[in-house]
Amino acid sequence: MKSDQIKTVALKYFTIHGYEGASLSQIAEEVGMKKQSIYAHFKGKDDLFLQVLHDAKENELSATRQYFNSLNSYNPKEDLYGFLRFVINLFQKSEQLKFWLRMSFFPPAHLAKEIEAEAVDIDEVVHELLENKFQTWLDASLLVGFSARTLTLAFLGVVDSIYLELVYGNDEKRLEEKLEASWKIYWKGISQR
Amino acid sequence: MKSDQIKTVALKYFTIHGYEGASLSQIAEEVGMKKQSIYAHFKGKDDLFLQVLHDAKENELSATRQYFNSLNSYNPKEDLYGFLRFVINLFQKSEQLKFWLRMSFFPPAHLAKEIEAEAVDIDEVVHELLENKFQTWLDASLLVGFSARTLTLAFLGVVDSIYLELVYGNDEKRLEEKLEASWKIYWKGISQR
DNA sequence: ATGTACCTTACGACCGTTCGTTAGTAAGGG
DNA sequence: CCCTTACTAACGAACGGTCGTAAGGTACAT
Repeated sequence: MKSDQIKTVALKYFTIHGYEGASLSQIAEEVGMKKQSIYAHFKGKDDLFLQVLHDAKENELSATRQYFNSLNSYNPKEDLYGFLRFVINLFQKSEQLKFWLRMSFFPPAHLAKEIEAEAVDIDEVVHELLENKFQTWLDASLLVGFSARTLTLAFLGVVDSIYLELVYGNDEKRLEEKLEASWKIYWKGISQR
Repeated sequence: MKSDQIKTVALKYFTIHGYEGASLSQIAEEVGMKKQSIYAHFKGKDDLFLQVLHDAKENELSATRQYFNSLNSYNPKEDLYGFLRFVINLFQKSEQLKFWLRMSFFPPAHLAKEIEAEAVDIDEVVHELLENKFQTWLDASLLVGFSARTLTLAFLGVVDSIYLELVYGNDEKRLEEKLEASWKIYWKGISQR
């Protein structure tokens, strides 16, 4: 499908150069067509962008849901650490997560409303999935001492720091070291009684 | 000074719209001049950008150094939490930190090298200031159980998560809640023996 | 005091280029 | 026959940047 090919290349350019810096002619050239031909597949730059955005969101959401479905529910240490590994893997496997992060943090002004709506949506889903997991662990007394909400928010903080390191992302060794440090102290903080 | 005024407005536009999305004519209009007049103060867009970048870096560096100089050295809990508060305050007081974060994570491609050099510089300074502090606390047995490096990296992770929340930044209440959760668990993790 | 030279700052006009977008048209498949 | 896809051609608008020029201030010699 040509339109998928266009979206793939567009994702790359939006990710590297941002919305304003990505030009249709460059995208078209990499696909192997003239920029006017893009208009046979999309209404315009905004339409292309929003479709790329929507796809990225859908993929991230379904991948996240899939990870949570694969958990055994009774090993918080393994499942939480696994989620961090899952995030890193997801980021490195496709450009969609990096695109997503760029656009949700620094959206093009005239599309900020639409982007924020999608961002809030995905945010709430992940938060809920995590908090429910924490609650089951609390109910089973596998964790104690903090509310499910506090555990979730702090864990999302660890995820955020991984995101930043990935986006910054030239130094694989640094990422590993930072992940291990954050995780070690987070786990010690929540596992001790 | 007119050139300072230009830099202030430019900082705002670079922060909101990115390098490519910020136009000299818009900046000039807000300053109250024509875009050609900007060339009486700067060699071009790149020059203006790099000067704004340099100023932002200098200010952030000196503010950070100032904070560390004000510490009493023997109250890790207060000093560390104070640093998180300091970061939040710094972010909200000026646009420079947000500008800095945007440009170090998503630099314009043709200036990536220069930006990265400055970013690495500031990064190393902050890291060193923090790790030295942790080492003095370890030497005084105010903390135990982790290396200064691990403590530093994990704490920088907490700072990162604050950065993200600030950049994302529409929800003050969420920021507070997340800060408290991350801090509570981080402190528990490093203070317990 | 006055004229002269120079520098800074600003502006109108305009450069070439690229932007996103539209119109018209031809080829090909169902 | 129509619908999709791709093309050439061209559009107005905006981009960053360069000209020449003019106003204002300062410095200095006359």
